Amino acid sequence: MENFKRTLITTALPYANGPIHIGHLAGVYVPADIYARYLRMKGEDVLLIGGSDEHGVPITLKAKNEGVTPQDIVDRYHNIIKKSFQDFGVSFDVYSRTTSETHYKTASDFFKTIYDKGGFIENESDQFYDEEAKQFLADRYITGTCPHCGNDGAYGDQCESCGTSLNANDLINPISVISGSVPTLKKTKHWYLPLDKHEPFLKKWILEDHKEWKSNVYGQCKSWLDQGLQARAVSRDLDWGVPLPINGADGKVLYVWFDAPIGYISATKELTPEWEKYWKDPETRLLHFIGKDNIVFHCIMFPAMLKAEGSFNLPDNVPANEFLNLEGDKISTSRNWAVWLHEYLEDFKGQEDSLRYSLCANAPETKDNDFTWKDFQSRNNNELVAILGNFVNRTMVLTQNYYKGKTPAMGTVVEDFDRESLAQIGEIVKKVQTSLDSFRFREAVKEMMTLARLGNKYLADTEPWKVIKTDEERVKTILFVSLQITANLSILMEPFLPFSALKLQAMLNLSGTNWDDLGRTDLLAPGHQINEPELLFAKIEDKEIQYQLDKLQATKTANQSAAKTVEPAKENITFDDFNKMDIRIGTIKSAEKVAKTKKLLKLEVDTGIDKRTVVSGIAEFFNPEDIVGKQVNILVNLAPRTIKGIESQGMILMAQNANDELVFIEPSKKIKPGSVVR
RNA sequence: GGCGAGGUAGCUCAGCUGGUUAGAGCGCGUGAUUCAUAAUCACGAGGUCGGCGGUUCAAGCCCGCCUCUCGCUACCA
Repeated sequence: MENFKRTLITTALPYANGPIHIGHLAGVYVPADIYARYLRMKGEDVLLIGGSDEHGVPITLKAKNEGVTPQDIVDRYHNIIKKSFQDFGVSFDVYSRTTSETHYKTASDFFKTIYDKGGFIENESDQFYDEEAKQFLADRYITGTCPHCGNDGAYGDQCESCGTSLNANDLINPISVISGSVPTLKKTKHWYLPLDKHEPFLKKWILEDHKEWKSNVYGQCKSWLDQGLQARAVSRDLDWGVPLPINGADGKVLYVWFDAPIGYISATKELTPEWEKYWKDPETRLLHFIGKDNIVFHCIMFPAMLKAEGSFNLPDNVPANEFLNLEGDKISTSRNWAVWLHEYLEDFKGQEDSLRYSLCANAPETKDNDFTWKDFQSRNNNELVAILGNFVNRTMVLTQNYYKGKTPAMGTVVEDFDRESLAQIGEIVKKVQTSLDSFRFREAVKEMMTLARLGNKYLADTEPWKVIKTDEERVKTILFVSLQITANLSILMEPFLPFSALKLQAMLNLSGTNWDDLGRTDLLAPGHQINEPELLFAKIEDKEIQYQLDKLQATKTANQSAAKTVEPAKENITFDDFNKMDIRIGTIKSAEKVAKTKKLLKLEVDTGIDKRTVVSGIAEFFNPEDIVGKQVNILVNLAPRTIKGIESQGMILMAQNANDELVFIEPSKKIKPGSVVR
């Protein structure tokens, strides 16, 4: 590793439209906190930066739905998030937010600097505009009929019924969410960051100079760079965000992807007047802890921004994690499929470390992982309680029983096994360090546990409870060694299990230790008085786990019944409207998959009128050979459209259920092709 | 379809630039033990390293094809 004088650690800014869940923790905050604590214990100069990301359209929408201001929304979640992080022991040096004054100033200045250097390009385009509300409409602010599934409540960026992502221009009968009026297209000007111009630099910087990055990170970057970068808009028409600090940009704010990472800088500024030292001195090491959804922003876009600005360091590493699933399903804020941190802290009071341990030991470092309550329970009961807590307790209790809590002096008889056991402490410490230095937290925490295992084995092999009957001197040595292992453990576990480490240190009457003390075999001097033992970890009972599982099951049931709700009926139409559609019974004569697509089948259909080609997006549900001969409903007078180079003449009518599964609508008995459906 | 990341014991994962009988933790079985929150310690069973082919004296590791999972992306009239 290069020699850096200090380290600046940033953690992905959680979006302030919901609380923190275990996915955030396992992917970002637990590893970042462990790393920060580790460096601090080594006496290094390190800052751990966090904050809430509070701009962007989803927040304005949520505010609108609830009839409150965006500021109300972000205040609510910022406070929940901040408190839960604090209670969970994430040791932020600062936890700020992107609605702070400092941030507005920092972000505008940042934009202005690049602007003045000519680092942006300007471009005009057509966007939907609400004449009544006199504002441009973000995609999320437009609803209409989904061109795919016909759902009336589709949003301009995505149809929540069929899940397709859309462009606002695709919507049929677009309507403004704000006023209910029909929006018009209007020209608007925006500024773009020409990522393509930074591409050569990024290619060299990542693909050649940072081959040591994690394979998932490196691969993702390579994928993006190989596809070629395009200019990306840094501004948008919205009244929630950091206003563009230039003339002629009224009603325009910084796009949230642009302002959010600058939040790291703003937060540092709020923390210390020496912030520039942490951001601009090349002897500072910059690290971004993020989840995999953020790789492109932190490896491509933010570095391009920093480079365009010109005076900042670029990240030295971006240890991104994959995703954590929950009981086999994707975690989802909107579907309430999550273990919320603030709820966990309520349900498992005083057991912060149990969750920290479980999430770290099962962190999604190389691939997506699954969190199950059963695994959580078994890690707590079989590892924290049975191995770590138990060893500590055994040592403490024996010391109390035999010596009233006074550390014995090492006896005169010292065996090789004692020396070997003590020597192994240092070996284990080294391994933990190596793992932490390379961001392998799962490996590190596992190695930390081997120190407790070593302790248990030492006791089992030396059997002081037997020896006490025959050789009291020998027992002094045994407990001396056990106590030194315990003391080392209390230091080694601190980055991972800070609450329990403090508790143990208090029990041992040990304070003022740091990482360099690890490996010492005289941490507790002979005669040193230790306190009455308490249990370090509590067992988690089956009923507590069952309670959590029931809670999740309730969510699942609620989601399913929500999915069952039927789409509301569309507006009335006249018989003439209906009559315009010419629906016939046709027979599929042949079917084949359209090359290079996942969903498309090319069908030859005998409509009775003629034989024609129809392209249909049903390949995920039917094999071509299985549907030949099937009678189908076909809309024959739909204007032809070319898809993937094939002219599609008509549309096969399908029924779609809430799971998006498609089924044919067949006549109940064979009928002549060309028969009219009405 | 393209790109990226994965597919190693029941579960969660290690396996460095290819080199002798493929490892760990949990779970399971047997034994030992009682200081300890029935915790601990030892031993053991269990793997065609996703599949097929190839390169090599030698492949979990390299190459080709296929397959499954996750993500990004194109396609859905």
